[in-house]
Amino acid sequence: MPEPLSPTRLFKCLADETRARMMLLVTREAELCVCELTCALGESQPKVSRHLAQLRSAGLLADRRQGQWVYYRLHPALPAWVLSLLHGTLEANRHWLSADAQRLDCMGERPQRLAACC
Amino acid sequence: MPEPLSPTRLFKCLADETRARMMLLVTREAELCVCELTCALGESQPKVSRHLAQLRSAGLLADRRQGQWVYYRLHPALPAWVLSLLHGTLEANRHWLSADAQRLDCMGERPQRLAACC
DNA sequence: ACTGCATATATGAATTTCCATATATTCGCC
DNA sequence: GGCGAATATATGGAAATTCATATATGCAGT
Repeated sequence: MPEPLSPTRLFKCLADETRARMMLLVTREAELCVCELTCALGESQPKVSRHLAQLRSAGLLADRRQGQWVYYRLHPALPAWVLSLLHGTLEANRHWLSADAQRLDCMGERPQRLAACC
Repeated sequence: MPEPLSPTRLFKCLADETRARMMLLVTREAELCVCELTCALGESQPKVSRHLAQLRSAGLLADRRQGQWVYYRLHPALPAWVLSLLHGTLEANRHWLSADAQRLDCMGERPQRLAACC
């Protein structure tokens, strides 16, 4: 995480639809692995991975490897105004995210709990 | 103003530094004319005008002509979550905006009150 | 005619995407 | 216990697309 997050830097991250959907999903779910995000978004794995790398290097997401899976969560050092912005945006746009959320909910258990994944 | 403002559409607007600074200034000041924004930002007039046109056509700003000046304000139909996002971002980033705000404050009266402008 | 503002065109830069491939971890098997 | 197959994730490089800027010009209102 570099210098304090400027508004422009944050908004640039959220200005891409793929990244915005991922950020709101992670805000909703607390923690998601790459294959869950890939499945929820219905996008290619390299595409998802690249955007996750961007969000991580901007300090918005933190990652954690567990076995063969890598989990992403909101970065614990995010300032309060960013958290509040994310939650506010999520609350007001649940319908916008509903297709993604539904695909995620239909996936079954998370890989950390049962072996079935993707 | 087209369809309801999607998160992506909003964030794309705010992802450019010039536009973000203008949006926060207007959020702070309620209403500003183009020449005030040009002066506050220290940017060229065509550049400011172009970005204002984008913000207007996205439904974020509304304009009003008075005499030779055109005033921009937050669009009255903005949803609550957008207003709250703007105010929250402004509050948490006053320092980021301080140079612009100071140039604006040093400009003297607004053109609607006195003739001196720019 | 002057001032404030908007727009067109051309151009360059940044972003996104895809394809292929590389790395990492687990699992089954002998 | 080492070996290859399978799964999960990351990345390099090129093509395609989007975006921002500068310069110049047009237009409305006084």
